[in-house]
Amino acid sequence: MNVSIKQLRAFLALAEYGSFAEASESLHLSQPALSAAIRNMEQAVGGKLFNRTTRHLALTPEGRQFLPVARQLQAEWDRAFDDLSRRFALLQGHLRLAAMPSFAINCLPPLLQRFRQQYPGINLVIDDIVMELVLDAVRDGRAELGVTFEPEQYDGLHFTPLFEDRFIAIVPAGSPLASCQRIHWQQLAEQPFITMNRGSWMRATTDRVMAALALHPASLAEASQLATIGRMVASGLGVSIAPALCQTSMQLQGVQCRPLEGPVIQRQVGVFTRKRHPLSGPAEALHQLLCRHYG
Amino acid sequence: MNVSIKQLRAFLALAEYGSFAEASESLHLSQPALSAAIRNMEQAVGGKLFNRTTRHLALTPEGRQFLPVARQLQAEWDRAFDDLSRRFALLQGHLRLAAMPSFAINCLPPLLQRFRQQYPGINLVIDDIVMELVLDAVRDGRAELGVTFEPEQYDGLHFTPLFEDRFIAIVPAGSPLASCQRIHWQQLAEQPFITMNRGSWMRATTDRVMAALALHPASLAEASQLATIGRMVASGLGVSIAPALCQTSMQLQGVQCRPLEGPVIQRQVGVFTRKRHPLSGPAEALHQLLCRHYG
DNA sequence: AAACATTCATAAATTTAAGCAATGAATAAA
DNA sequence: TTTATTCATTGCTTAAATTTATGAATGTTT
Repeated sequence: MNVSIKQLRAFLALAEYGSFAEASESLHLSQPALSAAIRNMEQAVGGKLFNRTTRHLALTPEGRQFLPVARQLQAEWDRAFDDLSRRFALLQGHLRLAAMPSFAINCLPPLLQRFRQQYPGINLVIDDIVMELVLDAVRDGRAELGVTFEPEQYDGLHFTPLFEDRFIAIVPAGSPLASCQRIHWQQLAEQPFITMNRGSWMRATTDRVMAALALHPASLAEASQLATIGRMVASGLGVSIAPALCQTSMQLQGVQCRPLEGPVIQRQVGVFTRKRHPLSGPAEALHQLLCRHYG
Repeated sequence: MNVSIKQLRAFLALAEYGSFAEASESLHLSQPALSAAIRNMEQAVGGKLFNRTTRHLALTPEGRQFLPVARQLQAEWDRAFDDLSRRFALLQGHLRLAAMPSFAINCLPPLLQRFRQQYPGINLVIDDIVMELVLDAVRDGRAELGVTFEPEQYDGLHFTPLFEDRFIAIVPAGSPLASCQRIHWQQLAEQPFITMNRGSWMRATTDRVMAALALHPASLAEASQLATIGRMVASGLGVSIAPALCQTSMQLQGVQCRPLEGPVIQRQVGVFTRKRHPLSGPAEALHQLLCRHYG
């Protein structure tokens, strides 16, 4: 018979503890099982490894000489399989990512495609929720990563900037503003305006800028999703603003996008992680993918 | 579950042959058994090692990366246990033997030659030291076996008698005693006498016998080695006594040996081993060789 | 010395797993 | 489509590992 890894571990435990009882306990084995393991191992190698009476237990000269070799074997064995398991752990598992819808819609798909290619076994869950909820989700550990605008404050979170986003103006194709290369806030305020619902950071920002410029746009409608606002603008109801990263999806909806100036409002978009909570393998991988893509 | 050495071998065979059928044959296993082994190993490490359809079999990237590691593990494993088995097979290893010089010179050479023939790989170390040191060496474990006279006491040691030795008289060729068939202590004491140095067991015994017979030999010289005494006697300086087992080497030195009587002093010569310390393989072998040779 | 306590070995029974033969499912080639 | 090949699955058998209970040996204590 051949020696097994179990028997090697049995040998090492027995050599370490110097007692069948203690060693077997450390191996989560009964004492007779350890007895048998050692007996079989000795038979396999063709000689005694321990001198044992009921009162004394000691390595034989051969056993003593083999001990460091056995230690080495076990260490290398464990090392090798730990590495292998770790590698696989990176390739599977699951990953929760929270992102603001605009990013989820406009930026995530191609990134996730690349991620999938690299790590096909990972079960990805995307929460596309508003900025405030993104931060909550990361803070509570419901999501390992969160992508959104950089807020005024984010206690307990770590922020890695990805790129700078700025507001753009979105107007219907037939609007008089559609002929402008660039649009100013003042011009926007003269048109029927469609805003985000109260409570959102975009709404707060819009209100603040308008107030600073002493503008009072005729608020025509409110919506909570940019896609809805996009549809409204496309159908000629009014004008609005959106993050630049929505440009592509807005244009697909048939909306005209123009740079928005006077003032230019810009904001960092980045990844949030929880402080003092190291990322899982997959999360680490996606985090790196994000940073490299925009870095 | 943990990965076993069998599974590692299965992995290696499958990677080498690229076919379950061939690999399983090389492992003396049925194809389903190999299938199960690989399946279980993959489950244990947490991911696929082979991509397999019924038509194609190939290592996954992880499997490919693990392959050299696995080879290394197997090689070291086999190497370690081959070494251990070889040692037990008495093909290698080492053995320390302590013996009193008279025995080492006169009896050991032919025995060791036979031992060498049987176990050519064993590294033999012979300590030829005086009786007291022989016992110490065995007691301390510096030598596994010790051959010497049986002393009055030997705590902690086990004694196996080999043969009975007796003192003989050694006289120069030109001595008047050389014509005697047998020599008595009284006759010896009338000649210039060469003794062992004080502190040795032989000197103590000589003194004791002489005193008991009320003899007072003219002590001409002392020496600590029998070979030296032999040379002195051979050159005609005086007479002395020696253990019978030195007869051959004494005669080679040109000394006349005669039985020594009145009284005959005899003593067991035997092998000492440490109590409660079973012998290593080689030591056991030599011990048996000694017992059989003289038994 | 005798009784005791401790520790390893052994025995019998049980649970676990390893293994095989037969069969099924998938796929490239004819 | 058919066929041949190859790996996976199933059901069953056998071997191995493990456990509980018990026995034997040997220092220690009284």
